[in-house]
Amino acid sequence: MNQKNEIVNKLRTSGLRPTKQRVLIAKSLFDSDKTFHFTVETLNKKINKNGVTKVSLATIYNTVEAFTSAGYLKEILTSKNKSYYDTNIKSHHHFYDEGSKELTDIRYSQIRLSKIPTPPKGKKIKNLEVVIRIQK
Amino acid sequence: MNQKNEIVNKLRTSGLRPTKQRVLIAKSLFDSDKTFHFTVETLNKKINKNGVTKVSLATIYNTVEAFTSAGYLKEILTSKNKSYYDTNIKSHHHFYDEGSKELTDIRYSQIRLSKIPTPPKGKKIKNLEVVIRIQK
DNA sequence: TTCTAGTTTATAATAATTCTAAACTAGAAA
DNA sequence: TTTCTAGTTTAGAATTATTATAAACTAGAA
Repeated sequence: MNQKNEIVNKLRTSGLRPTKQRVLIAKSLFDSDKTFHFTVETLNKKINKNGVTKVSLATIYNTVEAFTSAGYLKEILTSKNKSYYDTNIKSHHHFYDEGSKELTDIRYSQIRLSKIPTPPKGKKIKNLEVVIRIQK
Repeated sequence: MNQKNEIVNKLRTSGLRPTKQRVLIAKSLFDSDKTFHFTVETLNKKINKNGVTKVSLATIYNTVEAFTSAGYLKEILTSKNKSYYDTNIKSHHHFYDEGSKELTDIRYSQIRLSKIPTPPKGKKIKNLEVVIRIQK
């Protein structure tokens, strides 16, 4: 599948029609080899550069939310009152620097768990994340 | 040390004078055998029951913040835009139920890590938390 | 008991997010 | 190709959590 179709496909499977605005958002998120972390605020700055509004904030919120529930983005756990997202949806872990408040990826293979609890009755484990808080 | 002095001591070592309001907050937090999770909102409801205001919201925010930096409370990692705290400051982990959005403690001994990455240069590991997301 | 630095509080300000309703458009059907 | 409508976008208002402000109050040293 080419890049264009890939994006249209992600939108469709997230339950979204591929409009101009949504395609722009999807490109900003998925048109890169590297994965990255972002907030709605930083994504908005990236899309609506130099004071030129191409997509409204409301649409960015809605689209990010849809991609997240479809599993194309992962919400990151932090202790801040702002939502952080990761375009890397593979299982992996994070360093959280308490000084700079920055998140860094830790590859899955860098951490190994030798004992995991059984989940409460009727529940299944969806995902497991380790956050290592670091400081100077 | 008795309960009263314990509380005064926690306040003093958090850099706070033991005023009537702060002692009330500290009692709500530490006068129980069981540890628990809370938000400023739930703590406020617990303290200012039945529409009777005993302590202002601002003081609750300030005091919780001071206890947190002093290490008497731990901020919990979530994907929500609200601060969650834990009166259990011992190293432990959490189940996070994506359906009900509830957090449950996992005892430290229930999880064992057999491989941990080295932190970036000049940084030390302060704390390590595992969050296991569960769903139906 | 006095006095002042520290404290409390109601209220305003700010920040992130969600809601609303009117104008617009993708794309199925004619 | 054109028409039509359900879905979409948007600016701005509303809501929610948090932080700031500044005037009235008080713990506790002297």
